[in-house]
Amino acid sequence: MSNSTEIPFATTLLVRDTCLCLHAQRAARALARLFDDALRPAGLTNGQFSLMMSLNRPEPPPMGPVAKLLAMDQTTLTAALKPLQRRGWVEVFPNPRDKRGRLLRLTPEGMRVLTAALPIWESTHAALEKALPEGNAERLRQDLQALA
Amino acid sequence: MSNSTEIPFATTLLVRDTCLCLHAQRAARALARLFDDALRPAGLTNGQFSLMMSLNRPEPPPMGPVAKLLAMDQTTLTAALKPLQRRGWVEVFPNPRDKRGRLLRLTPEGMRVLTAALPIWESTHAALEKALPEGNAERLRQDLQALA
DNA sequence: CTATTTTCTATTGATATCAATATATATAGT
DNA sequence: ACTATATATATTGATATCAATAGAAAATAG
Repeated sequence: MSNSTEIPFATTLLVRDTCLCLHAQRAARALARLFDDALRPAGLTNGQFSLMMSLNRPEPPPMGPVAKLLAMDQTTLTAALKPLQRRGWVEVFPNPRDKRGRLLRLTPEGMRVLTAALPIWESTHAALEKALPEGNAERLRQDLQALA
Repeated sequence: MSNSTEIPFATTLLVRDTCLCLHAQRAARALARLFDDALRPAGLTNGQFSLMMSLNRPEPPPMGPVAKLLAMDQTTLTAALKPLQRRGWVEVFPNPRDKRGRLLRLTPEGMRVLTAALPIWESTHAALEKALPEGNAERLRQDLQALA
């Protein structure tokens, strides 16, 4: 070996600049911080907000479909529900039509928390979209959807 | 109150379909799983691969700039380095020019692991790009970069 | 109708993520 | 030089993430 560097620096730069996974992780972290900061006064993180919002349905959904909707592992959902149950914002109860499963539902207090958080999401999201060039937000949503 | 649902279901659908943060988290999770699965035989996660690749430089970088490059909190970087140090793949040593700081460097063994992982990244990324419509990957990179 | 397979969820263990906080050193102001 | 401020990193505690695994019930095969 003539050199201790077995991977050219140019390759490192290529990976850094082209890796879609890295780009997605970076953007996800940055947006998470943005919304976490904004939602903090409401007592929610971005993930908790998305999860609780997805439970605002006519009928209480089972866990599997909710995990799929959020593109998260089912065990992640089980874990993510714990602090929300502990705070009395979400109820997990047996599915009478499938004894293996559980259904998820916002409590009245959870609905109040979510209702208080909604205007924060709206203003934060509006500001974010405004900061992007016209049309980029919609295009980005479609491109991201193709990955999940 | 005429109804226990204080947020219209249509609003839930709107948030679900338009939230850029949620879209980013979903895509990030999906891509993380894709690359984690592919890189598993190499003993690396997607994040560890990105971190180690970012250390392949002519000069060992300090922690701050590496955290910024990856758009992660500095405390996250400190934590993420732990398993890599434990495995002897990354060295953290004092910065002789700033006694507050530390510099990061791949070990020879770390370089071997990274070198073995590189072709996996290349084939996985090539397959991913191929699965996207022509031009979407580059556009997506640019759009994501604007967020981080 | 029984046996096998599949589906739904929980638990454990490892790592990732960040806020709050603390410490040490460097830098700037006077 | 002295003091105040800023910077670089570490630690703690809470939550998020997933693999591996396990248990129970439903669906399917025979």
